[in-house]
Amino acid sequence: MANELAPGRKLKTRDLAPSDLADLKPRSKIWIERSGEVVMSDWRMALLEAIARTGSLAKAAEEMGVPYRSAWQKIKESEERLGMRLVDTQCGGADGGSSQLTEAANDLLFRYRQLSEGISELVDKRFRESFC
Amino acid sequence: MANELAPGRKLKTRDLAPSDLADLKPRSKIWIERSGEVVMSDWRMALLEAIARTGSLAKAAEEMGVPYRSAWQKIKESEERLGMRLVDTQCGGADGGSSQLTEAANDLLFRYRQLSEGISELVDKRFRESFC
DNA sequence: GCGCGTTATGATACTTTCTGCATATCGGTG
DNA sequence: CACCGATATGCAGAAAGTATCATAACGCGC
Repeated sequence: MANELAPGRKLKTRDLAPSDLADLKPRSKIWIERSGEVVMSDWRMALLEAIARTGSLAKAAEEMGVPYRSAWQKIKESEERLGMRLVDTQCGGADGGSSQLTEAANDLLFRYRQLSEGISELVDKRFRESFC
Repeated sequence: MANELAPGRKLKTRDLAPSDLADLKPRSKIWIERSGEVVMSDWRMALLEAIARTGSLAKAAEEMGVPYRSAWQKIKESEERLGMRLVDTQCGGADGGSSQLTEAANDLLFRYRQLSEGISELVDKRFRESFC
């Protein structure tokens, strides 16, 4: 159980169990910044997609498992940082309101999907080559 | 300057300036986890390399621009999570003490470099293809 | 016009992480 | 043995990011 060290030196902290590098997992993340601030990421993409799918920011937030407040804030952040509208919102009305993506948002999503596609898989492959 | 919206609907917030998607920058990050906790990353790699280069955790921390406390903590974290020694430390002595990487750390660094090499460049390339 | 569901937004609390400071220990050297 | 410089570690406070709560506005239908 104890790790062997150079003779004559004793451990200051408890010995650590030797590991076979098992169950290590590679992780990767990409995003897009403007002036050092995030404007698009996998999470934000998922949120935008949920908005497109449900037609509602409130429903999208619930789908994503985050408070409406947070979802709204993230959208506003991206919009301000990009200097463009991503969501076209309708406040009030029969159903209370609705949200849909702007053309700019759809364009951005399309480009971002191209950018991010397969990156995670590549890292996984690299990991298998280097660590297995 | 103002974004055009569907006629008859007025903006709730100030109009946003249209953007040409200029000066967007792709960013990427990879790391390795065990049980959902970080054990290696670019930052940790740089720290380990600084330790190897300087032979001292204190000097490495200064080189990295972080307090000794933080550097030490990160090393301990990785060691505990991995279940192996990464740094072989000498406390006291003529020069006050020293630190050097274990074989396990060198092995891990070697593998991690292989894993991470060129990922950032690939993302840059992808970005140019998708956004330019 | 009242209710309902949604967008919009401020204020506050909470969580997690990082930083700063303080203190102890270690072990050669003068 | 006292000193020095480095490791080792606790703890309180700062800072950043997120969640919670509360409230207002909106606009259609009954």
